[in-house]
Amino acid sequence: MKLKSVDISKTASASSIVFEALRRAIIEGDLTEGEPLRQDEIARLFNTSRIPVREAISRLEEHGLVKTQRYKGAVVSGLSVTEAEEIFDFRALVEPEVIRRAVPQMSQETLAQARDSWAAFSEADDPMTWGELNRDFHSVLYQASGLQYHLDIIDNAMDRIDRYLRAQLVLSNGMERANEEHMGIWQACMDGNAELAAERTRQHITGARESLLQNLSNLR
Amino acid sequence: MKLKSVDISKTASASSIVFEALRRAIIEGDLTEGEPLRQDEIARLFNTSRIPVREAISRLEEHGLVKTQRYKGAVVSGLSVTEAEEIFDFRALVEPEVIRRAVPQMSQETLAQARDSWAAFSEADDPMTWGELNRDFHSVLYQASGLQYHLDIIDNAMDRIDRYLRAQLVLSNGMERANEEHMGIWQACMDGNAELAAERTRQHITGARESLLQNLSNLR
DNA sequence: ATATTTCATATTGGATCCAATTTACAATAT
DNA sequence: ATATTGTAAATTGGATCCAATATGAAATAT
Repeated sequence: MKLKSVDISKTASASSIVFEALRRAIIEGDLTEGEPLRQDEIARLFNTSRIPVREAISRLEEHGLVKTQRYKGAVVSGLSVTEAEEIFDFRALVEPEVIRRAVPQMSQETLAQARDSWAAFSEADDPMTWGELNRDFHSVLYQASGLQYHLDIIDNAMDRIDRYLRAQLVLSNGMERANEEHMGIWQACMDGNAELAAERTRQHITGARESLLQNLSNLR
Repeated sequence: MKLKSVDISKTASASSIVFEALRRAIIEGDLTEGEPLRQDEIARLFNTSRIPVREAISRLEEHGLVKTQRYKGAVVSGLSVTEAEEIFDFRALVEPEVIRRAVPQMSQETLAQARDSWAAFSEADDPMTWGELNRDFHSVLYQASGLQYHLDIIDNAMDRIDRYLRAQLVLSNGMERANEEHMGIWQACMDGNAELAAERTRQHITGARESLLQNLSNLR
């Protein structure tokens, strides 16, 4: 007898579903800085009890996406200018190294996938898919490195600044510049020039840093 | 009327207490790789119910210290050789940069504190306080940078390899070498030579990396 | 009017109970 | 003997209930 195997373990637990939903809502800006997360309300929204909600919230806290106070509950955490700067510095340190080590291992498929994300990105109009495709582009390239720990940590850093990045790239028309820079990075990868890809990635990040800080100081 | 203010919020929640206790137990090696964490058993140990235990476990999972499978429970996660290598690579990338930025901000007190940890370290005999003082030494120096995000991430990386580092530094008599290297790092900080401190930190880490990998391949 | 106190409500943290699933083992068949 | 099936115990995930604390508004005092 032969039967197609179906992965039944995909049926995620309630707490994971709530966790992912809240995570998305926060990084996409649907839940904004300071917004309180009422366990009861969220539980009702997901047709579940407060137990999985609390588990989700405690995991979000480990990710740095919410802050909780005993008996007071959780609020979506924001970023001070200093904290934002620091995360950009961190990315500017780690991501170039990751892509440097990824370049020698990039397959044709990796490069094709990245180009697809980049192409879709350059044509996207709304900031939401824009942000997603931007992340996809970099992520696909980084993944070739096989450095899972680094990838996880980069994801975490991105989770924290995603909102600000996107909001800010709508204001200043950084779309074109980001687009050009993506092309440059992709080309360097295509040429197998790891050092150049790293340097361009570094500039891509420090450029975004400066532009974000500019906007932040204008706003406040 | 004047009254001394006492911070009553320090009375931590049960889940935090369980989390910290389990975290310590794992990084200190009391709970070894693959060891299953039975919610009921842990709950009894801490005179509490399974709810806070589950919260603690889910937080530990975010930290990468345990792995859980639905309906099967959590086990202490180990490190493959590849993963250990990667974490050392990560540290060798991040920590030199942090100390480089910390040096210009180090106060007399910071340096004194670090020297105390180092002195105590060089005289410690049991591996447990050894590990703690080693971490203290580096941590005190890094903290002068004020880079909280970097510090948190370094802590997480240390949590994951702490066990292996310690176990391994008992075997090979790396104590003396670590001691010398600590002296070198401290001296560079004292001299305000940020680049040298960074370079010595990098060598300190890559040295530990090589020595650990040596031992791992000997063992298996 | 302002400040303080009281008290009801809302909210969180934790305990207990129930359902879903796994695991271990005995019973059965080949 | 080995493999398969059935079943009870163990274990986890989630729901409901209770206790501790915070919040906010009314009542009282200055």
